[in-house]
Amino acid sequence: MSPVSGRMEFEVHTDRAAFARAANDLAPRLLGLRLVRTLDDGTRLGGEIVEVEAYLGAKDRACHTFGGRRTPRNEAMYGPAGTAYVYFTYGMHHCVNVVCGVGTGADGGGVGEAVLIRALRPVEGMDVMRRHRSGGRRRGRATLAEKDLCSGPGKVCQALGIDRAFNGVDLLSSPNLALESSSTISPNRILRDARIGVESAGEWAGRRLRWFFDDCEHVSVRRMDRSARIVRVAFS
DNA sequence: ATGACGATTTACT
DNA sequence: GTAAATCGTCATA
Repeated sequence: MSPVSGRMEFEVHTDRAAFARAANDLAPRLLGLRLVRTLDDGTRLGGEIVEVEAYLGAKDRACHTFGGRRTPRNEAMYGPAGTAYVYFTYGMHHCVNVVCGVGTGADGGGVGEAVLIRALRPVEGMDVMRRHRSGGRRRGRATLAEKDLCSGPGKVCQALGIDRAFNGVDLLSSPNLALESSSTISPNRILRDARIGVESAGEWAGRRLRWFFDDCEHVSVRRMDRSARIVRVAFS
């Protein structure tokens, strides 16, 4: 799987071995895949992944499993590749990750690595997602722009209705939350720079472990600084 | 038991 | 740009 080849290599959504990679290896491969939440009534909510961050486990000071920490909260990070890790933060927001790591297949022990889904280009169920993002109200506030629906990790979970009930679910077999290959991937250059919100992680704060589509209005932060640069051209 | 701290978002100056 | 909102988690005692 060359990181520069065509879109077929991105059909990793049902192949667990394809997720058993280091987080910094898997992260850019998730760009362009579709994250889909299916409600009980069959309604599909989701969009194309346009921004991700890699969290590299015990050695990574910004990672919840830094130093090998293993607590009830981060237990899902030690699950098999393809597990969802959903956590609650700042007293009000949820964030969703894809657990990964070399050797973390169905029978492999977890290593505490994951990829954070930071933003989506909304594609399905936009009316419902907009309602979720507006506090359940249909009116009473200006209509949210499409670019404000999923342009951040907390927004993604609020729009798709992802909360701690999804922590630990298997993204490769769950009927409610899945990663799917998209047939409508937009051609985009991929930029890479430092992760967001990890300033206190010392030297790990500056590591360029965030990948996102260039010139995409659905990304949370278009560009942090001039260090962001093109790492490859996708789907062209 | 207590307190400091968030892998954030929003509103406001 | 800055600040408030808001609470579960975890290290410390």
